[in-house]
Amino acid sequence: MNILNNKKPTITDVAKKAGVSIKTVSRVVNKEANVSDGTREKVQTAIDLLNYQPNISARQLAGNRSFSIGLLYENPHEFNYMKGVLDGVFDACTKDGYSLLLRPCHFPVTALLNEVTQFLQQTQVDGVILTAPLGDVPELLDLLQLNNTPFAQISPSDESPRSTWVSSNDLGASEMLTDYIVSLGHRRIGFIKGPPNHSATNFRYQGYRNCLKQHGIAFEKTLVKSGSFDFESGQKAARKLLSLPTPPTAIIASNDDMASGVIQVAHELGMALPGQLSVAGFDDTPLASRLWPQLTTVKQPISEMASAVTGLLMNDIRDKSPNAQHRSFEFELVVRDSTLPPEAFIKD
Amino acid sequence: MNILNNKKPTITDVAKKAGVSIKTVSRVVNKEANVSDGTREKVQTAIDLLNYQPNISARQLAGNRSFSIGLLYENPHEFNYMKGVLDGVFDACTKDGYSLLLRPCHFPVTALLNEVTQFLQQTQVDGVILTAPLGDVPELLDLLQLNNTPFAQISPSDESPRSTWVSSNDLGASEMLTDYIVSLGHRRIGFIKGPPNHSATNFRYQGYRNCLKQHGIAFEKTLVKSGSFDFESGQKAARKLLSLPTPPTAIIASNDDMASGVIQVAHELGMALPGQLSVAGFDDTPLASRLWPQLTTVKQPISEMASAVTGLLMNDIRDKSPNAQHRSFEFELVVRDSTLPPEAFIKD
DNA sequence: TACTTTTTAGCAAAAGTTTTTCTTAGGTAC
DNA sequence: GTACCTAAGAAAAACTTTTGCTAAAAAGTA
Repeated sequence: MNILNNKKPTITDVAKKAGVSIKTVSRVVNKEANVSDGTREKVQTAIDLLNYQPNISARQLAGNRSFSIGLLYENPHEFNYMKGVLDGVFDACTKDGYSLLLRPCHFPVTALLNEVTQFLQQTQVDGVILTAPLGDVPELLDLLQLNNTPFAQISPSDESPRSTWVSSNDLGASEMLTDYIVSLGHRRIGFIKGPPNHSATNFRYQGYRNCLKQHGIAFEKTLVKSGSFDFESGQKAARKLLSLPTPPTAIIASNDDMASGVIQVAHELGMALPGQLSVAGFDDTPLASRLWPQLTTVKQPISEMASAVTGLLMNDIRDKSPNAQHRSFEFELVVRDSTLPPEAFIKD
Repeated sequence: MNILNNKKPTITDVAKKAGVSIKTVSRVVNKEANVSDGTREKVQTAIDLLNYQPNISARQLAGNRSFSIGLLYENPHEFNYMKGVLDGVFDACTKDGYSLLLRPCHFPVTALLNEVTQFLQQTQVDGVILTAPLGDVPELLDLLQLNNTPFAQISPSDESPRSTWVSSNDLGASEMLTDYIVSLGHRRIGFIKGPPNHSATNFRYQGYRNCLKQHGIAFEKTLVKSGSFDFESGQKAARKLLSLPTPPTAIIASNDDMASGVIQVAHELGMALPGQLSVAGFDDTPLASRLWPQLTTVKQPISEMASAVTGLLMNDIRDKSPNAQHRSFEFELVVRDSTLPPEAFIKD
């Protein structure tokens, strides 16, 4: 209950207790060099004894560091994704004694730039983490760079980004998923793309096309529809696909929410699932296992990625190293009940 | 791009520009009294001209305020609820120039207290917002009170809480929903309770019982099962309920996620929905409209509540007023496709 | 031993605001 | 004329830490 003392101990108190100068205490606290082991230990015990916690604002004022980082996100279609990100980022933050400031952002770009400018001025965070699709706004990156704010990105679409970043192998994941669908015997496979400003959109689409090519399946433009990562757009795309003269026997949606729209529409049309139509998604959100039938999808380790990128960002902050680091993560295929061989094959 | 100037303008610059003393600028910035309209305006234009932003850390250091508030939450079963909270809290924060710090918390209580203690020391937030079920941990409230940290609660189960709070009329909502189910003709209505440490649990259960009583329907203990607000517990409860000698014709789950578990199990058992079984939930999460059939549920204005409670908290911070304020919010019944009169009635 | 270098540690200033204490000038009320 | 209030300023202290400079102590070298 140290927190209850009328006066929080300051660096001066520690210095007095340890019988050294405050500069020396500062050196110990900041893990600087030029302190003998004996002195270091003496200071450390004084710190522990008094339960000394450096005053954040004083540190910030004097040292121009805030020991906090900002997490910038745009209103996400799928908030369970954000939960994963939050968990990971937060883990990494606490490990290093950083605080986490949240900042939801909003398009259009001009508004976004204002929001971020204000955020940076107000909070003076030591660095920021950008979640998709914010990493794809060059003006934002310009702003951060000119302002000398270190930043790191999760899944940017630009594969030679101007910062530290982590990514998941969306391309490979999509190839893997499509390959699985093909292996079930499907040849007419519908695909629902995501919105153009998301990095995942292109990779997932490319993976689909690559796979078709590998298997010598002719690509049909009519089997591809665009969506915006949400339920309604999934429904809309599904209605179009299923009213084709020769509808697909399987539909891959670029995320789970759109896939849930497909399933909803198929139910409405009275189709037997997965017998008459196989459906697959991306992300393995909680939604996937709540649908009927449960959704075959592909899972990325979001929390791990977020945790990793936060760690890398902190290195950047510490080292003031300008060389962008990178780590890539693999997906995992999660086969559930929404995918089966096409009906025609069953009847064989 | 003011942010790019080598030197940020300080209060001294503003004072010089406006031809007044820094004290007067301080008075204007902090909206204190004893400044004539003319002077106030003069200072304000100087501020705008220079795009002056008070240095947060200096303010914090000198004034012992941080202009940030903390949002404490426990790992939520339903993260879409948190999204609503976040949106609302954030809105209110920006409006008043506050920053938002996030802090996920973890049980057991001892760990939780440590986490919060550390959070308070490290961040020196001006106040915190507690989401359920954190408001129900008396030790936590003690800690905050002893530490003199203003706090406010969203939906505490204690109806005479020790702080400012907002609540939704869970009791009324539950009565309304149950009433609707009864009005469809159901008499054997199953109910799945939430976990005991959530305020909503009791209110929703009470509403169900009140309603049965009003309609003269005998209460049956076997028709009530306990869950923990998640999918799996909903499934488990549903399996028990549906294997009763005389199973219920409708099941009300205390939240949407458990309701989705019920629907999943009903599908597994090959039941026709909603013909053979009506299902209803609480919260109107995105999940509700993605299920098949789409879920009848009840919706609370989470964002509004969060926004309101944040505003009230800021008042408390400003006024240092110790008198707990309160606002209550109403639910709204959202009828979708998962509820119909019981089969027996249809056959009539 | 004498000189240089390295390591260890301290002093005092700086960071930008708020708070406090004193003052002054002008206005109003009685 | 006295008392009191309001608007505003000047100046300095306070908040706590970092940092540039400096000095003493220890270690290394010739």
